[in-house]
Amino acid sequence: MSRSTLTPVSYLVLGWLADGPATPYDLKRKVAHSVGYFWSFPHSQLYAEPARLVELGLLEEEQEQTGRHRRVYSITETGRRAFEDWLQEPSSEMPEIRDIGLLKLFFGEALSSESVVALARAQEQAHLEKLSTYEELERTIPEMATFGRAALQAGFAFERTFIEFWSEIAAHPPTAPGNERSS
Amino acid sequence: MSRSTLTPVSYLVLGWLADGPATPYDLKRKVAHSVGYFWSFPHSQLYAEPARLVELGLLEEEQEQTGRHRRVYSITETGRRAFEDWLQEPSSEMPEIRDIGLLKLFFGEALSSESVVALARAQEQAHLEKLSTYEELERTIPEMATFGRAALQAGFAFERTFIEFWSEIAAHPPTAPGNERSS
DNA sequence: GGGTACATGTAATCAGTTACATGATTTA
DNA sequence: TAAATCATGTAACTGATTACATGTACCC
Repeated sequence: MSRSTLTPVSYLVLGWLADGPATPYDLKRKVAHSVGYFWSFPHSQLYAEPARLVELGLLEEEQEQTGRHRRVYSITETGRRAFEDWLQEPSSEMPEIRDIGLLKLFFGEALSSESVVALARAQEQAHLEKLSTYEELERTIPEMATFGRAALQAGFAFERTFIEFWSEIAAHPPTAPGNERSS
Repeated sequence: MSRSTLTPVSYLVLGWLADGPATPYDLKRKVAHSVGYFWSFPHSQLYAEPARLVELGLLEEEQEQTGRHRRVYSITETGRRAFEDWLQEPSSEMPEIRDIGLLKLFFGEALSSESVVALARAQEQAHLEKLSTYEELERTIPEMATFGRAALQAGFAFERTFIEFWSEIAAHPPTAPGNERSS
């Protein structure tokens, strides 16, 4: 029964195709300016995944007869139901943090205060930039769908939280016992 | 040159072994009560990964001669240097959010307000529970290392942010145009 | 008409997960 | 001593990434 497991990317593809047929490249563009910001993956997956979904009967594939002979995918009724069932079910699955910076901080016992501060500043900076990206997004895509906008708010909150966290670390770096500088 | 890429899990293993030799099972236990909370993976990886690191010369493997003949891994000088180099470099890599709940919210156009609220409540609940876990952790492991404690603060901040986000969504669910209830 | 950027795709590899499986210890 | 639980490990699979590769359109 291994063929029956749909991953988040499966639903992501189904979700976009629920709005109408598209080629992998269409999907790539749509994703790039939306969910791609908080759930990214290489475009090759947008070629592989629809193929899998066709085998499961959730999508239909059609070759363009003209020009580039691109593959156009559309959702089947089965696919639409699978998507809606998934969407409907209030999931309790939790995201994991999986943050390289935090991992380094966790092992920071061995680091000098300066290094910890450098790490914190680098992270703060990166989060600031991501926050700018989100703000830019909000400004430049005024027609963004209501729900896209809602998800974007989570992005704001997320980045702001980490900016504050790292800024606090930079201001007061934790000190390993035996590693203190004479203050 | 594919064998030369170290993943976060590689560094995680190196980081623990930098403190002294351990078996995969030791690692499993250590991880379970620390980084595992924000970066989890099945224990099988803690058998596979050290083997890979041995091939790279970053670890050494020794079989116990007595009892269970378990494999004991210790870090080599090369390994220690690789770990410290990684640790030292202030990384700007950013975590991704990759949140199933947000993904559903993003596609929520098609949902009724009730369903959106149900989703938000489920997510809020899950984050509340995770927050409790963290608080419990802090209470029950008073000897936690300074840096573990610091990373834990990020966990608190993260959970609180999402609790607030979802609670806000539950209170004021976004409404798709054409989907409003007559209020 | 040559370069450059965008568009479109495939093949190979691998990290990570799932599933299975058995050995040792404790407890009832 | 049976059962349950903890400890320890392996094999197979596959989703996801990396790397490669070529086509088309536009611009100078």
